Amino acid sequence: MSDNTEKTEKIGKPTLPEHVRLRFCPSPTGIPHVGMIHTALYNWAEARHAGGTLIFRMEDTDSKRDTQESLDMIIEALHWMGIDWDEGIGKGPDEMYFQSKRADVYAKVAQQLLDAGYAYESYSTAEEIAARNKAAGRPETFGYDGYDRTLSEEEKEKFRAEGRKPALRLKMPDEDITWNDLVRGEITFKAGSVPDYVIVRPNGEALYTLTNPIDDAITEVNVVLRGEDLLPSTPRQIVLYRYLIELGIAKQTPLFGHLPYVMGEGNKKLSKRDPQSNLFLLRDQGFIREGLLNYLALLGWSFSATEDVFSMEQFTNAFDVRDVKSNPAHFDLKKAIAINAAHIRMLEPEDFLRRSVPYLFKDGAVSADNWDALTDREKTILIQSAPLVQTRVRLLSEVTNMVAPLLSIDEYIAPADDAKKQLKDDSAEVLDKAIAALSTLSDDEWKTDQIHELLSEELVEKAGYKPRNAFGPVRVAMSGHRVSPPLFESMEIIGKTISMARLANLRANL
RNA sequence: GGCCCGUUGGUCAAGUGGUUAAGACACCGCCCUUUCACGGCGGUAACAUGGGUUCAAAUCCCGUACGGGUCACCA
Repeated sequence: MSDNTEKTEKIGKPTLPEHVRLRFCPSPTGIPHVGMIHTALYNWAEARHAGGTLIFRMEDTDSKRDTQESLDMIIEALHWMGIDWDEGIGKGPDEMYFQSKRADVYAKVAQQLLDAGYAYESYSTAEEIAARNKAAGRPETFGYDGYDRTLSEEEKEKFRAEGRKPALRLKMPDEDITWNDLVRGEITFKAGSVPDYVIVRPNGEALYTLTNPIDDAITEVNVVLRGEDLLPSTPRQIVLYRYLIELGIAKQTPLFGHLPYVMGEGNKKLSKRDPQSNLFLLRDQGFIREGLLNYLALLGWSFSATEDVFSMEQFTNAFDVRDVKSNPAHFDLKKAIAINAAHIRMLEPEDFLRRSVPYLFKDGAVSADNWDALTDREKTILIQSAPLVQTRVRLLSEVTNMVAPLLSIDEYIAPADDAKKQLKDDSAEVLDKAIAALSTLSDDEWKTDQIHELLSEELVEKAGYKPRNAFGPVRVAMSGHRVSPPLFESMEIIGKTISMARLANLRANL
């Protein structure tokens, strides 16, 4: 919850409404993208911060590109990220929140706009517009020239007689359009810089330019947070809002905030080409929602001057869209991973294990994809090893390498390439001495401290090896790797029988 | 090209006229340590540029350069 003092403090930025109503309204065209989630996240955070309302709606007006599969994935992505909504899909009639089911609503408003003279019929084809621009010496990218604005009834009739159907264009006034952007401050588009634009196709289909403001108006959205790419369409929507207010359809023009892009490699917006753009790919790599959400929040906003690891609750408490920076931010996988690692460390060990199991299962290290279905032996070993691995992994996908040697009952683990360097000329001798010493321990004595004590005494003190050379080969025998969880703890977990077998087999394979 | 947005270390970023210009990630070094991490300590590294305004500018104004977006009967 916020208070009013805070709301009015931001210099040069608008005051937020008492009860904010925001929306997240993607088009179901493709896989959930990090840029899209970034926008959803800020909308959600602003709504939660202010105790407002978040609406989730689908802008599926492009039947050629929209897919059910994409819709399902977007919903799954939001669920996974922990982004919830108060009104919208699943919380009300589909006819309210799927634009594809609202053609009648848009048609009615379009007719009202036309009747009121705010919109007009446009018969010009793209070719004709381009030809006129060329003839007048205007650049081809000039855009629509307003030609049909002054068409007489006779001229329109002539076009209709040719079998043409008109698109509907909205009339832009000849004046500067200014608004106070929630993230960028005051922005002005000069008169004449925005052409009349199409709101309804000749076939009667309403376009985004019409459907988006209408739905926002009907659901009384008062804060619009969206990508910077939509900034040039804002003056058009502001004008449309004026008309909608005149017609009694909208109560007010919402506040706009244009969020910075998330950039990929180079100076390009994060695109589908960038592997980091795919939310599910990041999840497969072992990002946990807290970590990814934390990192994404940091792209364009800062939690505090000195802290950048925070919980979701801290995030929504602190977030204010008016603090968002207006310049784009690059997605830095290294920092994202570092933030994720911090969140993994903060997990309760049991939670950490439960979340790791699907990754372990995928890698073939455990017998089931969920904690409850694991064998007792697997559970026991994982519980013992959790504290050892939690500080050593940054992504859940890294857990396998850490715990697989502990879970495995293999009596020999072949040294990986990185481990071969640990094996020196004297390694055979070291292993012989280790085996001799360890064989004196009973099953009951096979404990971390006693293994440590015995090996230190026999290998380091009596035999005179440097710790590095003494324990290196033992580690390789246990794990097959140069890097592993702490050695003596690992040996206890692996148990005497298998530990001894691994030592002997590595010795035999030298 | 028109319009619009942006520019503090490699990256994210604090900074709202007076600071030795924070912090984080990455990188380097040291400590801790059986390895690797974790943790701790330290280091390298930045206000795009030119003019103004001002006693004083990263901060305000104007220009320039560079980057980006947009100019669809996509969203």
